[in-house]
Amino acid sequence: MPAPRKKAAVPAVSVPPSRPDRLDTRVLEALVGYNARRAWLTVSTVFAERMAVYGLKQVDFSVLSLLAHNPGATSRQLCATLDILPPNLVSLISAMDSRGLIERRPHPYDGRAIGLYLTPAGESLVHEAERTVVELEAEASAKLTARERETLIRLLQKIYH
Amino acid sequence: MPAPRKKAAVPAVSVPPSRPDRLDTRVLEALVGYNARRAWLTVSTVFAERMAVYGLKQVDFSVLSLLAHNPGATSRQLCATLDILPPNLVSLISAMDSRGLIERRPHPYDGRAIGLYLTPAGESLVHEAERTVVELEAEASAKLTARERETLIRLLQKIYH
DNA sequence: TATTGTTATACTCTATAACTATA
DNA sequence: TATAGTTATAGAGTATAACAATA
Repeated sequence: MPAPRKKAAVPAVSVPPSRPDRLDTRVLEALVGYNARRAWLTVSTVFAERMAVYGLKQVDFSVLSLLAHNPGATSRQLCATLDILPPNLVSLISAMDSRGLIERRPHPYDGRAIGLYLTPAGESLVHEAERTVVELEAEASAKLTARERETLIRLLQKIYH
Repeated sequence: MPAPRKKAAVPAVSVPPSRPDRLDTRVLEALVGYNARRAWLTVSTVFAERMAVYGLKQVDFSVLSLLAHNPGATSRQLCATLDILPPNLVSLISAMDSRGLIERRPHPYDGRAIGLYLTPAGESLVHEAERTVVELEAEASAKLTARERETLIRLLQKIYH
């Protein structure tokens, strides 16, 4: 807390007379959900700008990065891991296939499944993209020390793990 | 970090043979953006369930809570504070007006602006909703100590402030 | 000329139902 | 019967352009 100002007996007065552009957000800012969303929004804005160069959206990057470290993963696995629904992954995968970033190979022993693999072009792109993401993350969390950043990530994971 | 396992020389082997439902997400989980989004998603799911009782979405709650502590705030101020675009607030405000939760009064000295105020019904609803949100937040962050929760919020704010 | 609130509209994201082919 | 991938489609969320009234 920046200054335990005794709650200032919240003025029963209306806002208009002074009308500062800053509203009292103390209640919302006491919520994990609100703060997590705002922080994500900030980071994701920078993310979107930097990734536009590669023609990648956030979910595209997630998929490519997962495939880089999990070659042969299936759509179903990607959906389960990233918490997205199968129908919404189809066009995404199909587009990256058309771009020559990934390729689909029939699964060795399950005729229904399709293994997804990065092409050399995909490998190369994801390698550059991952480097940019690391840079961008460092900028976005520039106000945090390395130790604070680790703590932040650890605590966030405690929420959703 | 749970165990600095020397990166295990990431198996160049494909996934299919074993095919565990858990993919290697270490790269993504090292990113603030990814973790903030996942954590928010978790909290917001619980939030949506609990707030459905009151017929409120997250943004509705934010607006009502802001009006509770900033009576007479204008649409423009709500938009600036919550980072939403004016056209997208219109139907939202209008719906809450129809529900009798808020009322619009002409601004005392700016004929363009409209001051927004909670009705008694709105006050009552937001009071109950805020109590439920506090409960829900406690549940969602049950794996954190009170001190960790404070730290988490403080660090998230450092990202977006 | 700039700002508040508004309409209309488009685009993206997310969700549901139903189909096919394999298991 | 259940699962992987797919199609079509609906709904929610977010974005831009343009306008009237007021400053």
